[in-house]
Amino acid sequence: MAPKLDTTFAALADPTRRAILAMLLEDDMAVTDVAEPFDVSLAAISKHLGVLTAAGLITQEKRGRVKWCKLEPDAMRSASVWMQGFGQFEPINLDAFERFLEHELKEPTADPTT
Amino acid sequence: MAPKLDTTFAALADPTRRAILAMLLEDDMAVTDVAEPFDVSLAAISKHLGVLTAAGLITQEKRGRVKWCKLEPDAMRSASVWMQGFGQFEPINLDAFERFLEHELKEPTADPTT
DNA sequence: TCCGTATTCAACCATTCGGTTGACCTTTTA
DNA sequence: TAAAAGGTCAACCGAATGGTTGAATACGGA
Repeated sequence: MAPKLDTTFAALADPTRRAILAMLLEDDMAVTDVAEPFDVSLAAISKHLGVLTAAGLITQEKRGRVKWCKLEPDAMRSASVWMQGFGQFEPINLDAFERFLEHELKEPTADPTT
Repeated sequence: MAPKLDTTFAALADPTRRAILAMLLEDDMAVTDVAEPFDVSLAAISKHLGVLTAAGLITQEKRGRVKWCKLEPDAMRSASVWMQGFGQFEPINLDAFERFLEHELKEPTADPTT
């Protein structure tokens, strides 16, 4: 089922959930591992994952006692297409991203915490 | 000011507000005319327009006693870019895009472009 | 079998959200 | 100048949201 725009945008409106999606860009993760970097309870993260699942942005598969979370980027497609209708936003080569790159080149990341 | 992803996505999560944006794609409109096709009070629409303005998705200019609403599609750019990052995984850009995400994660409220 | 790990559930709480109504301000028009 | 039109404001309401805590469920391993 194609997720409704309502659900998709609402799911993406929360910074914690966007951060989770970004993490899942790296690799599939177990719920506990998803929760680790955040300063909220595991139950709270579990709820966020429920929202993301309801929006179709991730899927969860239980293997043993561990539930694995997998990114489903296709769920963003309809929302992305909707936005594209308001202007030609080139995928990567955009202002915001370019400004970031520029900014990053000027100030190379010397972040010991990474 | 560059709109926060939080605000942008939250603004887009409401069907009435998305419909308003779609209407404004045609032409600039007065508040009363924006409200006309909807089955809610004028005050409710006024609030929606406030949310859209706060998100930078529209601007409002008062001429005489009429307040004109104008679409500002550029406000969708950063959100669009963010989503596009999940859609196309070009190896060249992926690395930089992930740092972009990191950057947004670290400074959720701060505006680096200001 | 008993324990620990992984995760959700249930109840609760404060805040936000989308909506209403009625009063109010401003500008145009009769 | 009085009335009407265009919008916003303030107070209120019910539902949804994001968070908490503690109990409950489901496996895996010793």
